[in-house]
Parts: sequence; structure tokens; C-alpha cells
Amino acid sequence: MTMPANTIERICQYRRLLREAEKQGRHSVYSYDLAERSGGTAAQVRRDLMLLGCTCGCKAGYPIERLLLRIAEVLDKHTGEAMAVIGIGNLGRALLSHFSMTGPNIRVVAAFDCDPAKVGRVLHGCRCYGVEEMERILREQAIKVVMIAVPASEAQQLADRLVECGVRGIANFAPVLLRVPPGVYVEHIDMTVALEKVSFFSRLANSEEKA
Amino acid sequence: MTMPANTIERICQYRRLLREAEKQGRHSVYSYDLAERSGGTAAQVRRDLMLLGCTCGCKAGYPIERLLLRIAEVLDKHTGEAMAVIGIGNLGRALLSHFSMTGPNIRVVAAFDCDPAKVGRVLHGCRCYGVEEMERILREQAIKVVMIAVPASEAQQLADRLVECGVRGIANFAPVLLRVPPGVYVEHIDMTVALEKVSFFSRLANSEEKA
DNA sequence: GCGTGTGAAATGCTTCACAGCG
DNA sequence: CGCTGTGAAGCATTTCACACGC
Repeated sequence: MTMPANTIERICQYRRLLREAEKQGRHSVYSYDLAERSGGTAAQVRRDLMLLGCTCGCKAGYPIERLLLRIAEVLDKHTGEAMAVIGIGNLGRALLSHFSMTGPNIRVVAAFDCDPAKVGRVLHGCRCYGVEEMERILREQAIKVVMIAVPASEAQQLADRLVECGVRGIANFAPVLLRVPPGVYVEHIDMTVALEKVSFFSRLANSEEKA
Repeated sequence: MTMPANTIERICQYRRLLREAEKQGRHSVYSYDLAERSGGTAAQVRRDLMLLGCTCGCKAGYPIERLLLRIAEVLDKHTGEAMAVIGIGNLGRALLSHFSMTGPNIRVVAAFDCDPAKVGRVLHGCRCYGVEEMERILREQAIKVVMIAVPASEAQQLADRLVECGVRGIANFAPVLLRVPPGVYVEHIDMTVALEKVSFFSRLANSEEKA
């Protein structure tokens, strides 16, 4: 089953919106309903759900519960994936905090840092280990996905070690492009890029407003 | 001048790579050169630079200095844009720290929080103000781009206030879709979505490996 | 009638491939 | 000859529009 990355992103959004709708007491949603909540179009929503393999078969809208089940099946095989954060600076702590509050789809089960002052402490419910224990713990807990929040200069060699011990997915917050072998998926999250984009497009929208 | 978002993102990358190359003593780069550093193709790089309006006219490669000048012109009109961070929790602090170290393209000139304990303090070189002063300071300093790092429940009404006082670009780190009038650009940066994507595609790549 | 499911058209982005220039 | 600049082809994604079922 092949899926465009954009569709996957939208499906993550739908999940959050569906949970909200469910809390509001709704049991089903129409495609245009979800479209409005997500800022897209109804056709887009229907196409996404079709790719998901989710069809309701009738005009009564999509049953929320069934959608959520199917999304969980595709996105995280029902049980949230175990993850780790590496590098407990400001950003690493923000990540730990963020994922300790968010739902159960993502469970951060270990944190690593090379600063001995941090090792052994528990932050946001997550134990911090020394990097020298990394290989052992990643293997023991079968952690396949990690977040890299270390300085740019250390990210590549860290990534090499991770790949070496079986990690297959990396969310890289360091501002360098990582080289990894095929079969390992890297998502590069660069806040500088994100903000330069905002700066550019906001200026653009602004200057077009003379039209 | 209209530009695909993807091209803008790549251009931000190119800038960083070009600066690195310059530090290494290079004065020019070939398209395949930049392609390799950025993980793309040479044709892609040439097309991007073409869209940028950057042509070197000959086979000697692109002069780095000129490229950087042109990129700065397009991305941040030479002088880095003044920005603000709102919400000084874990994530807000991480953002302040990140942008205090990064180059001068992005200058974070103010931080806001509603916790009186934080107001008046200086974090990573940036003064923290109370939210009640927000309108005044954003106007005084002509800040057009801000980062929202407050809880989801407060993000929308905060966005309304921001738009009201002239903000045209928002980087939204809260997990809600913001409604803004046309002419305001919002970039939604959702770490949960990013990580679910990694989880999904790493699993996918993994299961395809049997082929 | 109303909303879904889905071919088919439209749009947007990337890659190809080659002319042109130093 | 090697590399750029760019039309044109090739893909991917989004939107349209309409048949179908309740």
C-alpha cells in the first residue's frame, strides 16, 4: 500500500479532529464536515479516506469510531510506537514534554544525553540515560524510531550509530542533512527553514494585496 | 513572482550549504555539487536557481557570493526579519535558544508570556514581556511574523489578536488549525504529525524490504 | 434529494534531454 | 568538452463531475 506523504499528514490531522468531534458527542461526520474542520475540500477528504481503505457505503456520513480504528491500524498498528529522544537540551525537553501530554499513539520510553548531570534523572515521566547505554537500551526495548535533538556537528555520527542498532525512522531536528542507507526513513524538521518560509510567504501575500 | 513552497524550502537549505562551502574556501559551486550536498538532483538545483532568477551564464559554476546575495534578497530582503515568540514554556524556550544561535536572518526581538514570574526576565538574549503589552510592542517594533507556542486552547484567540495588530505570518506550534483572514500566512508545525509520519513510513520501508 | 465513491480532467512539480556558450 | 538554461515529457496530486445507493 503506497501513500502520498501529504495524505498521511492529513490523516493525522483527521484523527485529531475526529477525536474532538467524538468528544462533542458526534458519531459520524460528512466529508464536507471534516473538510471544513481541516481547512481542505470535501473531495480531498473523500479521496484520502478512499486511499485509507475506509468507505462508509452510504449517505449517512462516516462513522467516527470505525474511521479512528482504521486510522490507528494504518498509522500505528493500534498500539503506539515506542520512541526515544536523544539530546536533552531545550529542544529535547520540549519534545519530552510535548509527547508526555499528547495521546498514547506515541510513547517516548527513553531519553539520552551525554551530560552526566542529566543522566539518571526523570524528565516528564521519562528516564534519562547516558549515551553509552544507548545501543543496549534501543535493542532491549526494540525502539525503531528516535528523535535527534543534538547539535548539528554530532548528528551524523549519532545517526550512524542508530542505524547500526536497528533504528528505521529518524526525526532529525538538527540543521544538517543526514545520510542514511536505504530502508531508513528520515524526516528533517528544520525550524529555521520553517520560519524563513513564513517570512517569505507572508511578505509575498502582503505585496500581492495591492491587486 | 510565484514560487512553489518546495522550492523555497530547498533554497533555505541551499543557503546553509553555500555558507558551509564558502567557509571551506570555495568560491563557486556546480549544480551537481549543490545537488549532492542537498540530496537532490542537478536538474532540480538548476531549476530552483532559475526560478530564483539566478543565472551564472557560463560553465564555471555558480558564484557563491552572488547566489547568497540573491537568496537573501528573496528570502529576507537582506536584513533579517524581526520576529517574536509567544508562550515561553518548554517549546518557547527551545525556539528562543535555537534562534539566538542561528544566523542573523531571523532576529527574535521579543518574547511574551502570561506567567508574571517570567515577565521581565531575559532569556537567550531576549526580553520577556507580559501578554497585555503585546499589541503595543508588536506595533512599535513593526513585527510582522510571530511564533505561537501556547497551549492549543489559547491559540485561536491569540491568533485573532495578532492579526488585529498587523501580523502577516504565523508559525503555529500548537496542535490546532488556525483560522485567519486571507493575506495572513500560517505555517502549521505539528510535531505529533511529524512523528506519526516517521512511524508510518519507517514501518512501510521496513515491510517493503522483503522485496 | 443528498452524500459518497471514483474515473477522468486539470494542475503542479520533477526529470529528461538537448541546444548553446565559453 | 563540460556545464548551464530551458522547453517539453513524465509523474504525482488535486479537483471536477457524475453515477449510484439510501
